[in-house]
Amino acid sequence: MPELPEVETIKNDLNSKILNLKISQVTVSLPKIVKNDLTFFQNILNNNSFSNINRRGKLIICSLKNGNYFLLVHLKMTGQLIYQKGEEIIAGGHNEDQFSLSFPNKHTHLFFTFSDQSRLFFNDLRQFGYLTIVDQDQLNNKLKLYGLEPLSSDFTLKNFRSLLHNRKKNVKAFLLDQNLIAGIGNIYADEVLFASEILPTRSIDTLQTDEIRELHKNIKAILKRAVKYRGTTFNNFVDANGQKGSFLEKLRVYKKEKEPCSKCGGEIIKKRIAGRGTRFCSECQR
DNA sequence: CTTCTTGTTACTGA
DNA sequence: ATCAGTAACAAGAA
Repeated sequence: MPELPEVETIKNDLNSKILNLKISQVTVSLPKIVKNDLTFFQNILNNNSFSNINRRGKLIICSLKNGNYFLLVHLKMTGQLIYQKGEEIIAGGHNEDQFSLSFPNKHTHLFFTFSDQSRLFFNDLRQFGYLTIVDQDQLNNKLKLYGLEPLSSDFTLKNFRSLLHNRKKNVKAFLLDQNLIAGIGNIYADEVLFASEILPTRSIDTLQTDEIRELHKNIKAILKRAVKYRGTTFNNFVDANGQKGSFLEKLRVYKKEKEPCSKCGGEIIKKRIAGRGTRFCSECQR
């Protein structure tokens, strides 16, 4: 499940590898993942190149060099963007089970071929991800829907406090709401709440001043640390430098149900909260 | 066979 | 307006 740290890692890798490469071909084998008219999509991309790649929440935004257009890529739950140059594989997605060193494979729905013969593959087992080309206005409208960016300078304690003001939803649902705070998914929501010793069912309006401070601090710290470890979901993935995404080893509650809590030894509980499988320690989270 | 998995949107009803 | 709950999307694991 690519969340902010995983998408950030992919974005950084792609920025260092594919900028200004000329796109010589776009091969689409599953048209429904392209949310444009396919002819338009191909016409814009052919002979174009990516001038920059950015991220907002979990959305990847590729600026195109020719024409004022942007390629948006959302990986949803099982999407991957994998760049391959010769035998060298540079940027990956998650889910080792669909990961094979041979591309395209049965989950490859689209790929770009660049003029140096390197290729960028979009793979997606569940086919929920998408690619779409938008103009500046459409991009602006899309970006309006995203809330505070946790690793940006806007994510101050003051701004975080005003975001919480007059809200009543439970804190788990709050963390998952992309319109309020962008980029947190199920894994990091549970990890942040565990680190903050706050129960996921707590209503926002019951949070104490020190709990809000703790929440703010841990959102930043955990996401930052996960980016440093190249995310959680690349466990079998090895990049060009032989590095692994290894935040998986750092998880304290996600997928740890029935195991003892690493802080207090109590049992990690799993319950359905805000429509998601939610793990927490009923002893140290209050 | 059933149930669970999760990002996002859409929809219902309170 | 705000919030909770659920279905839908799809494929695979258990």
